[in-house]
Amino acid sequence: MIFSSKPSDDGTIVELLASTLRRDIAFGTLLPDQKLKIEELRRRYGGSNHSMRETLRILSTEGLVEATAQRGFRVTSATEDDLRDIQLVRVEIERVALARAIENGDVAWEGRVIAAHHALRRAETAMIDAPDDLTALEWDEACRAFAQASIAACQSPRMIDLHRKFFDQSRRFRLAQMREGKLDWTARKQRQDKLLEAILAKDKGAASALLQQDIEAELKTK
Amino acid sequence: MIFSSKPSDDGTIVELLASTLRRDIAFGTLLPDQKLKIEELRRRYGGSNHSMRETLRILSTEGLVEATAQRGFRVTSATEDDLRDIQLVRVEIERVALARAIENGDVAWEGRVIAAHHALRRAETAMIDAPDDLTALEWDEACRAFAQASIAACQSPRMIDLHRKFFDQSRRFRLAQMREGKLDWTARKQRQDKLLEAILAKDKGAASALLQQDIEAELKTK
DNA sequence: CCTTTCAAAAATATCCAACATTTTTAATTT
DNA sequence: AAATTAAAAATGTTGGATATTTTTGAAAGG
Repeated sequence: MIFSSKPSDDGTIVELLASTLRRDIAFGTLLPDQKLKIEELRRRYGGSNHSMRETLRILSTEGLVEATAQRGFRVTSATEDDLRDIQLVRVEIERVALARAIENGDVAWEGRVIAAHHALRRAETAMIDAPDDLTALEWDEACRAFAQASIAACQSPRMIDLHRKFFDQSRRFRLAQMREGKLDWTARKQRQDKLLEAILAKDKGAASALLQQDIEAELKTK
Repeated sequence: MIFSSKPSDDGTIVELLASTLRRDIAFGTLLPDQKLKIEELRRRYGGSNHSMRETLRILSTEGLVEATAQRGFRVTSATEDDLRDIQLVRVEIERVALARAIENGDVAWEGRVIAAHHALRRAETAMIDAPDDLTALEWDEACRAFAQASIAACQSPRMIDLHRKFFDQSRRFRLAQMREGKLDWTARKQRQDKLLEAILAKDKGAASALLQQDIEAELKTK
């Protein structure tokens, strides 16, 4: 068949639970430092206690959840230091990956970047019109998709994987910013357009600088 | 008490199993692409099938094991592409982290780097004398400790964590190189000494270049 | 002899229930 | 009010059981 994603996607309950929990942590349904009792979660999200344990273990290696021996799990705290750290790592990873993608990317890749940019623009205008939760979810995903598309040609599966994991860690902060109305949509549009421009012009230096600006503005500390 | 590591270290069976499996994958006791049947592992390493599943799930998010839905687990394959990818990510992460460490590190940090370097030198001479498995284990760990010490002052817990994970992924390749007698111990000594020198001189450019050389020499493709 | 088909066997993913330990909570005593 | 102790809750682990899926291997057909 033509449309075949890799089989490890989410055929299993554990993968399903993991996605659900990732989303709920991102949205703040599960708050930072909140205790995650297996029984409670089990009743709320379904699955058995083993599936839930396995899920929490996965999320803990991803940095969304913290595991302490004999004391169970809790949502990773979200201090300013955490934010800065995530920001730092994201900037460094994406800079390297983007530079490599610009070097290696072909025309088809450029097409996918343009498409993702377009989708992101649509998602942002939708957010200005109706900033409800469902729209926010789609907007957030469009952000990820654009960033992912732009580095997709870096020819490093591990970098792409790292990007996904750290983007997941940054979701909470971005959504909080958005909810508090601290996002400047016009400035965002400008940055995104200029970034796309720099990528298509294969200007690694400019793209790198714009990327950093974008991440730091999106995850403002104050 | 004075000697208290963080509680999540290895109080639990799962953590213990995880370390054991990590080591056996690094040493090639468990070969690339080898099927990991829960029952078999359970008998070999102890623990219940649930603990073993949890362990394999953790290792799969760390990249040492691959999980495929409905088809179980297997040791991550170790192709040349994998090697190059791991090499690339390690170089980029350690470069950034080392540059930051040189900026932020104080005298106490310098002391720890010198100590780690000294321990590494001792471990390498021990390897030249008696390259048995136990010595190799300690040598490998001394390599990690030196790299870890040199970036420890980067003030980014996530970078340090990433370093550990990717070093774990590179272990198999380094140990294979060593076992095949492809390591040039005198060249290694020179590189390590010059790297230490550059770090203490706070010469970020030189340190970065030497670091890259070292990683690429250690994980030679051919 | 090779390929396909189909049933048996193995392996995986999940769940339920139980037990020993450890942590947390509450009550009691000093 | 602080410390001690007992009760309650939660965690980590294990065993066994079941549905589903994949793999295996043998029989049938070309």
